[in-house]
Amino acid sequence: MDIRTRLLETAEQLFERHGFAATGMDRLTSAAGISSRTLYKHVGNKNGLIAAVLNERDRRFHRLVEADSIDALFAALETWFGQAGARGCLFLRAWGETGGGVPEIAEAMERHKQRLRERIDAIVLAEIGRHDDDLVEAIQLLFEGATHAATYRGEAAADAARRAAHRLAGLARIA
Amino acid sequence: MDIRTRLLETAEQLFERHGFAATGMDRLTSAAGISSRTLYKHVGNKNGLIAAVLNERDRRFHRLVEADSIDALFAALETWFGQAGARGCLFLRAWGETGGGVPEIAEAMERHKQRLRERIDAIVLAEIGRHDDDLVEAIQLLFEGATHAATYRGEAAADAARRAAHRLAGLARIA
DNA sequence: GCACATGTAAAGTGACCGTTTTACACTGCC
DNA sequence: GGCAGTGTAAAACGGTCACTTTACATGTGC
Repeated sequence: MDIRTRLLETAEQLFERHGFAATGMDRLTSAAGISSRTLYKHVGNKNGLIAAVLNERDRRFHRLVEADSIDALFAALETWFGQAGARGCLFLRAWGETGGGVPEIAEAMERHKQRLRERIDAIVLAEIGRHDDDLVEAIQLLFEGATHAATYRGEAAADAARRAAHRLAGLARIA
Repeated sequence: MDIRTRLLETAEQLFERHGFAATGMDRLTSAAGISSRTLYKHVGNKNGLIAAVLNERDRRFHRLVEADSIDALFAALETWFGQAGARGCLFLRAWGETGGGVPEIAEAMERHKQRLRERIDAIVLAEIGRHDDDLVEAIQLLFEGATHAATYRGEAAADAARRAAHRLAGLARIA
């Protein structure tokens, strides 16, 4: 496996499981089996590593969530929980741990949320045949809520969100 | 002001703004104007301090959210954003930063979420005249979603969640 | 055959971490 | 008068932090 890929995958797992600040660079290099010199050549510094991990995660997330229906969207979320665990949104966690003061991290989060919104917009168009900002926003809130509620309620949160989204889409359809 | 109160308020602000790991005990004692010896006599250690901050926040939160209607619930959330800022759920953030491995913190989070659910259950009973677990869960998801979406969408997230909750309650009323 | 890029191992940088210790001052109560 | 309780300031504890440096091993391309 490519060194950079191995580094980013290892880092993502450790960040996800233990948090960003609590994951030291030494633990990371020994877990990934690379030297610290190599790590710094690849990502510059710790914030660069965090941003790289987030951007890679964003790519993977949006490859999974290429859904074109509400059902598929929340099924993808449930799949995601199974693969990556349910410990809240890693973008929000990174933003929070760094106090929101690291531009590259803040930008990664904004981009991720914006892309999610666009995906949901496309789904709403497919489901009810027109744009509906209120419905898009509601579904994004349910998605966000499920992401976080899953930490204490388990994967079932995705299904509850799916059902609520369906009810709202039904209302929008006849409005 | 009472020393313990001053300590917890200062700690809550710093934790909220910079994260838990990034807030050192030295910065905390000097910000609160107390000695580190006094701090450790009061809360034992850093995890004890975090748990104390969370439990105090839970009390304050539930004093604010004594709403008995959907409107009042989300109005309270908007008030909360104005008072405490919108940086995501501090309970989830603490749980995530500590890897979920600190019992006193995990318990504080569970208790907080359970109490929120009970509050929403009472609101649903008042709004539609009977218990409805699906509606309770949906509203909690919207509440959770607004809490986190507010970090990148601003306080308006609370209003969007309020409107979606109303639509769902309307459906449940005629079902 | 030699420069060059890319990797390793390992020690070292100063700063900061959470926590404890030492020594001292002020209060209120029996 | 004396003692317990509660606070302070300041230094010290060993450990870990992010990051750099030094020295050396590769394979690849011209």
